[in-house]
This record gives sequence, structure tokens and C-alpha cells, in this order.
Amino acid sequence: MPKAKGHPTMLDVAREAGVALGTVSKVVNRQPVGEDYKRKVEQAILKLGYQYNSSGRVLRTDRTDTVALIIPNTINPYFAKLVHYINIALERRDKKTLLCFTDYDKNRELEFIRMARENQVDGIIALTYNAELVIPEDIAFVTIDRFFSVSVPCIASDNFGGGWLAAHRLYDLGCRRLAFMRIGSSLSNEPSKRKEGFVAACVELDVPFELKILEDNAPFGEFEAFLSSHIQNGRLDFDGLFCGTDMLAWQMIQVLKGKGIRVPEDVQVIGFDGIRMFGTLDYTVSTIIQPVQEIAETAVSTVLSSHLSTVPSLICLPVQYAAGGTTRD
Amino acid sequence: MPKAKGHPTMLDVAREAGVALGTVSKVVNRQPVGEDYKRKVEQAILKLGYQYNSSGRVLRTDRTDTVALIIPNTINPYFAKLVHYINIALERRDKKTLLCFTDYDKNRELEFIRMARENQVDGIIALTYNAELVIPEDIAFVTIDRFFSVSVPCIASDNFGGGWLAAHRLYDLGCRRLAFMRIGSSLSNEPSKRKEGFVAACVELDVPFELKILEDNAPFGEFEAFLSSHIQNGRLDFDGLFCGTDMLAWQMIQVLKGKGIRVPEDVQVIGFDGIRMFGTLDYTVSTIIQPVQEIAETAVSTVLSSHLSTVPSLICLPVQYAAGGTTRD
DNA sequence: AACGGTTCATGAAACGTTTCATGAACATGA
DNA sequence: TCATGTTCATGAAACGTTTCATGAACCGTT
Repeated sequence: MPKAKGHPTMLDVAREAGVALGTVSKVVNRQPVGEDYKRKVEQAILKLGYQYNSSGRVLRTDRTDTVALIIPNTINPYFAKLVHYINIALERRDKKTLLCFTDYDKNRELEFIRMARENQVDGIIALTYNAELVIPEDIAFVTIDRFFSVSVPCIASDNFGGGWLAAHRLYDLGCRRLAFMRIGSSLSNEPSKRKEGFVAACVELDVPFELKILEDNAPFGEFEAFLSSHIQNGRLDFDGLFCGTDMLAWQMIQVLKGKGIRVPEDVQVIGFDGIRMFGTLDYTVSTIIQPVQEIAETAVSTVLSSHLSTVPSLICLPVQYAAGGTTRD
Repeated sequence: MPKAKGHPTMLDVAREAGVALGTVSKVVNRQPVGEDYKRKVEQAILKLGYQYNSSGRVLRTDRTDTVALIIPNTINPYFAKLVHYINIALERRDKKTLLCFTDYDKNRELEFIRMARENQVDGIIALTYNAELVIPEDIAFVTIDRFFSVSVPCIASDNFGGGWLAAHRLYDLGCRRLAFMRIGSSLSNEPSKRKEGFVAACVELDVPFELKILEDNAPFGEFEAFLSSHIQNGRLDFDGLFCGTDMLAWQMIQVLKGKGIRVPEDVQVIGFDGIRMFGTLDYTVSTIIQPVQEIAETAVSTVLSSHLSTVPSLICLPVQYAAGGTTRD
């Protein structure tokens, strides 16, 4: 008779079935077991309503089948998409997702990493803006969009190529004077390379260009002032604008419209990310699409295999251009 | 000397410090311990680089400090906000979030619940569209936006009141003929009450109204056909439109504009949710704002206390109206 | 000095699983 | 028939923590 206490255990099942504890374990784990033993165990499991309890295995084997995911939030649709596809990719491999939103708070990040280690996670995937973060060496760690060191694999899209592509596309669409805008100057991460690619293409095309990079918490009005300073007699003195993110592009388009500048007639605008309005509609700005699903898939497969082999230190995945009505294509 | 094998354990710390195992446990758990003992243990922890391992505690106490969260996706910004605030609320209580995106797939839901139980989670918070879901009785369970039974607490915003408010607001803004649109007819859940509230207000105000409810996977064109059928000589025969979600409202506004109907001059439109474009900007449609943060907070506190007391079976949280440029206020 | 009361260190037992050395049972080949 | 392999059930040990009964040490009171 099973103990009056909590749920029945493998031992209870073994007694009920008249077999050994180890046999029950094998049946539960689908290891080879004689037919009649298997049948007896399965009947006992049904009869007692036995439920597997993973805590025993975790203690014994240190295997939790859990990956921790660190990301600032899901309010930003790019992050939301990442979280989604990472969870899907993990689930397909029968792994669980332990979630942490940092809200850009360093302490929450550190606290969570400590907690994740306490919980014996199989690995950590992190998208962090904390430049000083010390990556633990003894745990599988993969970063997204930020390169730390050759021993920590970083997954990102081809930001340089994306910037290059944006400039070329604007040029091909007839623009002869370009501008780039971005917010967030303090941290040098992979997305910073969007500017580098843009500049490289401008130089290569021998086309004049402007750069405007605001500090992280700069007042929004500074962008407006920048635009105003480039307007003479109601005309903008550049005809192609590349923004670091779709969200910024969207905001700039509102400002431009407010000033009577037409998009795409007077100025063509390209953003970055490939974010759809409300997650389902057409692209609302012309954009460089990040391959979010592939980034997620790669991050997951990398973090799960990083203990096996020497892993690449930086993986750049190809981006794609998509017209969205803010360019003349 | 600690065993050559893995990380040092409490027992290693105890030996190093020359105290008993239980004493180390007390220090780690901040239970009262004599000053000198405490000091010795802390030194030993530092010296050995001891790291707490939660698997022992989980096995012994069945306490994982983990709550499972089941939600269709984070692509939908309303879900994304919920996930965010639920995680924040859990983290504030030192709980971890185990995440599952179902993508509206029943099997994934069931599989995840089984897994969550195996992992001894402290509770489950679920936003599900699976009407036939059988809620396990032996685990703390809280639902969002869908009522199952009196024994399963459900958290939602005041959907009826929101529908009522939308109709009243449209009336107060001068509308004298209203329409309601929604997608998803198969399931009767809390958000379905938006229509009920809307209808109740229309009856109360004695104002004529139309209802258009599409099946879950109906082609988008049916909405367009519905609108077309209400246009005579380039004029819409209703002047106030309430949509079940902001996303639908946004889509309808695009369609209306395409047909030369001006918003809000010719028809005023109110949505539901309070979703901001890109998560940061002003409301892009006039809307009934759901108190997402309060919903999250309430769901978390309910699921964590549901073993203590008898809990309410349905909690409705107040909504709020916000103008967003698609109404004349 | 004796006694009751309080505080707190001690260390063994228990949690539910996996793993592994052992040996039983049986099959194969000479 | 015996030697040799092969398969597979057995059950004890181990994983790292919490908990609890025990008793030592100390304090204040009579």
C-alpha cells in the first residue's frame, strides 16, 4: 500500500507491480524492458495514478532541460518576436524556457544569472545592454546582438550588410543626399554596425550624407531640431533617410508629415527590424528585415551544443529589404 | 578537502568551517545563527566558492518558486504586455517564470501542463482559447480572460463595462447610429462581453445599432463587404464604430480611408485594449484601455495565495477610455 | 546551588530519481 | 553437456538540501 502521504513514487509503483525500482525507471524512460514487466508496470502506474517527478532526476543528474532567457522586455516588438521564436525552438527540443525581463536593469540581470545557476539551467541566452556584464565561464552562454569575447558565441543579423543595403537601395531609388539617425550612443554592439555599413556604402557610392546619433535618454525634440535644421524654404536638404529602427523611422515620418514634408515623395525613408504594425499587418515602413526566427533557432542550437564542440564566436545572419510605402518602389 | 568531483556542497562547507551541516543551511537561509558560527561559515563559503544548488531543496520540500505561464504568443501586443507584467510581478516575489507559447495549439497546452506538473510548479497562469481544457484540480490554477468554473479563479478586465463605455462615449460624441465588429465567434469568453455591454448601452440609449461578428478564420474581405454594404452614395449609414480590438479598429480605419470615408469626421471609431503603436507612442486609435498591469498583478497574487483561502471565482478590473484621434474629442 | 527555561548547534533521516555492479536466466556453438 | 555470451531484472548507493529530535550551554530566579 502506498504511503498515506503525498503522491505515489516509483517505489510505490514497483511494489504494486511486483518488480524492482530500477525496472520502473526504465519503463518510464522508455529503455528496453521485457514485455511482461513493462505491462505490469504500466498497469501499476495507471492504478496508482503515478506522476513522474523531475526533482529526483535533477538532483541525481543535474539535468534540468531548462534554458534561461534574458531580454529587456516584450514591449518592444522585436524582443517580443525573439522571445516567441526562442521559446518555440526550445520547446521543439523538449526544453523549458525560464524567463527574465531586465528592463535594462543591471542588478536584475545579475540576480537572475545567479538564480539561473542555482537552478542548474542547461544554458543562458541573453540580449543585454549591460556593457560591463561578466559572462560566467562555467555555463553555456550565448548572446544576441552583442559581442563579448571569442569564447561567448554571439548571434546577430548582418547589421553592417543591412546598413549597406539600405544606403544602396535609397541610392538606387534616386536619392542623392542621405541621412542616418539612431538613438543610443553609449554602447557599441552589433546593431551599431548599421551605421558603419551605411557609411561604407555612401563612401563607395560617393554620395554625401549626414549622421545624427542621440544619447540614450536624449529628449525626443533633438531629432525634431535636427530635421528642422535641414529644412530650407519648406524643403528638406536630403532626400533619403535611414533610421536605426522601424520605430524611430515611424516616429520621424510623423514629425516630417507634421512639417509638411511628404513621404516618399519628398524624402524616402527606410527603417530596420521588419516589425509589423500590431504584429500582423503589412510593413508600415520600408525596412531591412531581421531574420528573427533564424536568430532564435541559431541561438538555441548554439547554446545547447556549446558544450560539445568549439563554437563560432560570431554568427551573422542575412537580412532582407522589404518595401513598405515609405520609399518609391 | 572537498571531493575532487563537482562543486562543493553544504557538507564541504561545514567541514571546512568546522561546523555542522545544519548550521550551514541556516546561514544560507538567513535563519538565526550565532555570530561566530556565521562568520566561519561565510568564510568557508567564500574560500570554497560554494554555490547554492536548488535541486536539493526542491526534492526535499517540493518548493520550486516557479510559476508556469501559458499564453498563445507574444506577437500580439496585448499578450506581450501581459507576459511582461506577469514576469515582473513574479520576479518581485522572487518567483521564476516558466514560459509556454501555445500558438493556439491544444496539444502544446496539454503537454506543457503535464510538464509543469512534473516540474512541481507552484501554480499555473493561463490565457487559453481551448474551450475543452480540463483544469487540473490539484494545482493552483488561474485563468485570464476566460471563465471555466467557480473553483478556477479568472482575472479579466471589465469587458462588459468597456463595451458599455464605448457605446456611451460614441453617443456623447454625437453618434446616433452605431456598429460593432469583432472577429472570433466560436468561443464564449470574457472578451465576448464587450458586445453585451455595447448592446446593453445601445438599448438603454435607444440608439440603432448593427453587429458584425466573423468566424475565427473568416477571410478579411468579409469585413470590407460589410462596410461596403453600409455605404450609400459615398456615405456610411452609421456614424460610430466600436471594434473588439485596437488591431481590428486599425485595420478597419485603413479600409474606410481607402473608401474615402474620413475618420473621425464621417465616422468615429473606438477600439479595445489600449495598445500603443510600437509599444511606446501615443494611442493610435481611440480605445478602451485594459489595465494590463493590474491584471498581471492580480493573477500573480491570486495564483500564489490560492492554496491559502477560498478565492474569488471572477475578478473584473476597471477599464478606462482614452482618446486617440479617431474620435472627435 | 538547584531548577526551569531558552537558545541554538548537531547530525541523521528523508525527499524521488538514476545508475551501476551483480547475478540470474537463457541462448548459442562446439 | 559444457563453456561462453547476451540480455536484462535487481536493489543499494548517491545526488544536495531541509528538518527535527536531541542535548549542550547558558541565563535568571528562588
